[in-house]
Amino acid sequence: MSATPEVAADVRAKILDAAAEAFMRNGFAGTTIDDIARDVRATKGLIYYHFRSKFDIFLAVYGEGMRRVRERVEPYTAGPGTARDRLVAMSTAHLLNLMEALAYHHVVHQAVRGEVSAALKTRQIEALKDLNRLRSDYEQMFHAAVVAGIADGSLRPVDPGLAARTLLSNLNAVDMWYRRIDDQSADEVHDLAVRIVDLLIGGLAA
Amino acid sequence: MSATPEVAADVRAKILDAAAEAFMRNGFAGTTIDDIARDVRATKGLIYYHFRSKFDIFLAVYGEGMRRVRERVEPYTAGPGTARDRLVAMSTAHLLNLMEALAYHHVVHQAVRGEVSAALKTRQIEALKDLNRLRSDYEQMFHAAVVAGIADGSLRPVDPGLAARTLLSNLNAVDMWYRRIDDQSADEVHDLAVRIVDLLIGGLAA
DNA sequence: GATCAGGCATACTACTGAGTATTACGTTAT
DNA sequence: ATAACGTAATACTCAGTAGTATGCCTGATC
Repeated sequence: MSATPEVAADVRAKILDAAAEAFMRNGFAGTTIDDIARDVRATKGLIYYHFRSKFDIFLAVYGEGMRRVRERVEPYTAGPGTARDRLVAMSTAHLLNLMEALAYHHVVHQAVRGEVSAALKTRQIEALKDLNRLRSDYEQMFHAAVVAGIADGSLRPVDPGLAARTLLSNLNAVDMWYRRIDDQSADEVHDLAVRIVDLLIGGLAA
Repeated sequence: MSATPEVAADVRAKILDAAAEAFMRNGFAGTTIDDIARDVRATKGLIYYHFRSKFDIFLAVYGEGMRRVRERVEPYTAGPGTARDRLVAMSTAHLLNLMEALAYHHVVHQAVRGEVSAALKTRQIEALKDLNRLRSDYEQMFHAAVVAGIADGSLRPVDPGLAARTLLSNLNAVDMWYRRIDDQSADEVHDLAVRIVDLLIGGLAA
């Protein structure tokens, strides 16, 4: 066969997709390597050829999830309008990414919850720390936007730390109930995201 | 020893507490019976004397968690004032219960996520269904309050289904970052809950 | 057309952990 | 005393699973 690098990357991506789905459904401990292998219509041999361990797969999914959401949201951190406008745009982008890459989002969420209490090797601990730093930087973007919004008067003068944390965890909480519906158009998904963000930023009160 | 029923109930409660903590930290699949036994300074024998299986422990924790939050919130469903006032009181009570019974709340949350994909016996499936019905009824209380609030004009005219679901999952999302701090007084906890509810109901926008 | 290497499957090992069977201990009744 | 019972510890079984060792096939290269 002697596959080209593109083919190898494709196999890797397929494994990550299957792993993300499985981790979402059954959690890290509840997922077996054979589960993942079956989903890509292969066997353990394939998995261990491409990844050194189950946890390394988890790390790769986590990393890919962070990469995607960052890439999606970062452009809006320097957009036009008030800080509140930026925060709305960032939140909407975050939600759209959540809905489109639901499984990856779930895995990032699991990582944040620290649901992977295994015996880790030094190499893995370092990789996890790096990813958590990435995550922390990401949250910082929202924190900065909230601070700017309070400063420019477009947001209420609340505790910015509490507000940023609450906003982000509220956005993330959508993965608890949102499920992709096949006959749902991109516009409908976008509309849903906008309405959720409106509830979070605008509140429920009259 | 021949313990009195009270002592037996106490042992049961200790096991449930330890199980809730362990399930919170490591998830259902990531928790072993031996973990729970060690936490109550006993062995597997004690656990299997009081419970038939690991999943039955999970069900008992889930049930206890639902019982507590219901008991805490229900009084406010028929309180005075506008529907919005009632919703704020219910939400605050929900949060206070979350903070005080954090581990139980986490387990309820896991159950909602369906993180327990095991081979279940009929008896267990029925018990799980009953608890999920309880959960559904509970959510219905919030839905009804939102509908009433839109009707009496104390809430914005939004999609009540989306609003109720968003509100509840936002309240529940607090368990992602809230951690008990020992030198925190009851007043401080209450104040935090009030501020979070204010953010959710009142919104972030100026 | 023989050799070689990359890419994967198959067959194993070693271990963990849920559940069970048995034993031991303390308490109460006789 | 001792029998009978309730409560728990100890010592297993057995299924499942992460990880490894090895073998097989295919296409490229000479």
